[in-house]
Amino acid sequence: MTESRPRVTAAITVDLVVLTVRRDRLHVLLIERGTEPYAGQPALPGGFLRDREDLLDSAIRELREETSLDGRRLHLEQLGAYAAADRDPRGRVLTVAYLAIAPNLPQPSAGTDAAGAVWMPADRLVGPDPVPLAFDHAAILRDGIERARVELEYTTVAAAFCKDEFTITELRTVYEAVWGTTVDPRNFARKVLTADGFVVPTGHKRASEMGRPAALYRRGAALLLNPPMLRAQSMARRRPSA
Amino acid sequence: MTESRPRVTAAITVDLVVLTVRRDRLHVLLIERGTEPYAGQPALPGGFLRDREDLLDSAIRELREETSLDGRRLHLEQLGAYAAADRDPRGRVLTVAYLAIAPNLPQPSAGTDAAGAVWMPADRLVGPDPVPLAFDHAAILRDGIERARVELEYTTVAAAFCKDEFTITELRTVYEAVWGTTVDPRNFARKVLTADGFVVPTGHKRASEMGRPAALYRRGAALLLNPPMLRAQSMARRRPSA
DNA sequence: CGACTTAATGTCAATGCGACGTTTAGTTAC
DNA sequence: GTAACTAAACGTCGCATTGACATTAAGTCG
Repeated sequence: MTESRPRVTAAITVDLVVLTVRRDRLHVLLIERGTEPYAGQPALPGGFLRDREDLLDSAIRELREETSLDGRRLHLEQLGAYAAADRDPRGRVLTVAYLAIAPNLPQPSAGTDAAGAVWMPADRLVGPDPVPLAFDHAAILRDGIERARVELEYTTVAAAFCKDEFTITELRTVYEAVWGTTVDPRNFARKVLTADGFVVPTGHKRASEMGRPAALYRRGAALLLNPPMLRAQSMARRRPSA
Repeated sequence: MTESRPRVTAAITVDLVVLTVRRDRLHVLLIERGTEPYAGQPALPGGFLRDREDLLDSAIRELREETSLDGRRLHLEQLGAYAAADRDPRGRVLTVAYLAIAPNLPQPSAGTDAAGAVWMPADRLVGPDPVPLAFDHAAILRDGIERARVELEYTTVAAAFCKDEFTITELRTVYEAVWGTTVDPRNFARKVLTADGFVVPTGHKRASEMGRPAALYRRGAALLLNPPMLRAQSMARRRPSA
């Protein structure tokens, strides 16, 4: 750190990959850009870091400003930094991406400050013929979704997709939506209920429209799921050559 | 991203947590700072991002310049961004930390460009009465070591601590050094050898000074270890309240 | 050759998990 | 009211994996 070669100063932005499960499908929160570059195009919510602000505070503020979500009550973790020299036509902009996981909120996230915010099904962004996103947001989104998929295996974050009280079936549909697979209901319930501290029973029941009413649970104290819940051999990623 | 409020531009640095195992103990590569601030104090190797350089390229360059290690042959992954407003007395500096894992190299990493680079035992930095590091490097280092510990459970990176050819016992000492525990040699060998693509036998043997010669292996194509090798119930981290 | 050292292979019980069957507690149709 | 229907909850069985520990194999040294 001693050389006086051409150093770079960059503008810093914080961008958010906000995930939720709606109608049994994974959705991503997008905004429509109001200004150039990429005006009118969908993008991840985010914005410039303020004067004496730290990264996490900035993520929480952006979340409130652009989507009227309360980031202090959401699962929020840093995803990574993206700084390719040409990722923003305005000049050098480094962005720090955060992954947020939200329960399926009653508000369709419109009408408020978050005028342009919409929930987009994830498969319209990562599947074939995807909706193009501004900047390198498509790559950031892919990284965010992949992170969520992995964390469902090894941690208890799945509960962050649910409201305060939830049924085992609701928790299972989170796994199915994020992984894009089906999960056996009986084995899933056994795994979740015997895992220490994943969920705790509340004693309440939810009267459903049909069938036997389901018991309600709240999320437990455990952060890690040990042993993990592994996806059916996820095409175990391999190194390029070697 | 539309408001024209007080934006921040920051200098960008890339810092490296370089880990290796020497004499059965985890070590961290540190440099001695030559200039203010924190002149003379140990710090993580790193430096300012250059003009049109991307983050990973910068990490590889710093690694070569400050430690004469070839980052293209090392395991190198992004750890995270650190941007607390007061983390650098010179002003706003955002750093992107990288985790590098190196085999125990014959060169004691001195005499070359890397004059001031030394391998420091990790327990002198994270244990009681730790050697103080410049900036927030102590926190970054803790995050790096924790990341390495977790990745040993779920991935095959442990082999990145070893030279091209290695014995099962050498691989096991990596786990023991990084985790700070003992691992049963027989169960460990069974796990590693039956795991698909973790190690591949080379057919060679290493004549040791004493005892039966050990078979040599090269690292396999698998990146993930599935099912993972879990540490003995690692005090399963829990959430603050709830 | 026998003592010693480390590697490699083996045994066995307990646990976890995938695949699937059965019972329970509600609602709706007649 | 009762039968049909639906979804939740609980149970069974065999296999794979694991932890704990014993035994055999292949070298060196005295």
